Amino acid sequence: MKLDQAKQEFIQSWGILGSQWGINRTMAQIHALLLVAPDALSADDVMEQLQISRGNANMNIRELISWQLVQKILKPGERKEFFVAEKDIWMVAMRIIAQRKKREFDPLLETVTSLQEIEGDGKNQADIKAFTETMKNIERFAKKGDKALNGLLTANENWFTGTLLSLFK
Amino acid sequence: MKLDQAKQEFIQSWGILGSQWGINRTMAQIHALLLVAPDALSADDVMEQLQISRGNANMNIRELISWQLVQKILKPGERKEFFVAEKDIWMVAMRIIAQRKKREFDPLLETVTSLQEIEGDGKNQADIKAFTETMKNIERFAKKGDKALNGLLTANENWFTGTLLSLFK
DNA sequence: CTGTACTTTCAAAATTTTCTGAAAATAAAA
DNA sequence: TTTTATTTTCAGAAAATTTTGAAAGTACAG
Repeated sequence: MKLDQAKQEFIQSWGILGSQWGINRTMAQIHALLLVAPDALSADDVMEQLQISRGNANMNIRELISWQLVQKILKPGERKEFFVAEKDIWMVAMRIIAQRKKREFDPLLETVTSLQEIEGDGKNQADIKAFTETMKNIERFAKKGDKALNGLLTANENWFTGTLLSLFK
Repeated sequence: MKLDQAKQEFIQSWGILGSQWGINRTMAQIHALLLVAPDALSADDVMEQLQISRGNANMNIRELISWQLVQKILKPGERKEFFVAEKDIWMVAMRIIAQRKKREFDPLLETVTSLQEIEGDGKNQADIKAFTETMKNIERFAKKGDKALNGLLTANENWFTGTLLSLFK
């Protein structure tokens, strides 16, 4: 297989993977493109290589920056902005985990916690008990996951590879 | 807050969470509804409570069954089918992890492995090297993740709570 | 068999998400 | 300041996804 063909295939796969995980396909493709680009690319480069509009490119690049997966680079003498992706896959994974935890996991935890205060009217005590138990179980599980994720986020790859992974043999 | 109101809120939150993770909102809502239902529900119950069509209910219930998150129950004497959700949150999480790993993670691993065989034409050796390195890094990381997930999937909640979590203090 | 109760399918409709492109905004250069 | 290069915004268009509902399929009961 030729290099350009392989890059194309990688960009497509990464895009599909992203879209299955609730991430805009184009955003994932731009990320893939920058991951395999030898140098920083401009918005125009991205537009041309992925055949997308300026607005689309701009919006998704900025989203990638807010996820801390891409950085803006200013080249001396150039007016254009250039972009590079975080190339360390461990860092990429940790940034994604951190974002999703903050945006989705933490709010869920708040919700299930708050839903445990139910007014009882005497008649449906058993039902209330059952519902509250379910919420408590989700909360307990989520708190454990929270702890594990926080641990992972403050760990580094060596620790993951060595200490943690050895537990799974 | 009243019980029914709390259930509604939980169903909505679970639905939003699902949709952010690439799971059909209705599928997540049906799952939530069954999670907080005291007894097994029929397709008609689901249709009525979520105000959705028969086709939609049928399709999403069957998808939940294929994810092993919901089970079909046959009540003696009744012709209708009834459905119950797996209520153990640990099991729910493991089933989801197992499905997604199989459907998305494993294929990615295959792709990045296969993309490492690039025809070199002498001129772009450095570029090929860089691309192959990136694929190798993703592969290495994915293999470690694979191992960790397999470990988690064969573990049980106690082990997670005790042994693993203690590492994160 | 025939009728009845229910489940499944799928084409078309509705909805949601994403993308475009031109106009407005910004900022550096002249 | 004015011109020019570049980025940002956002309303409408396009595309993708989800939902509907009626018809077809299945299977049990009589």
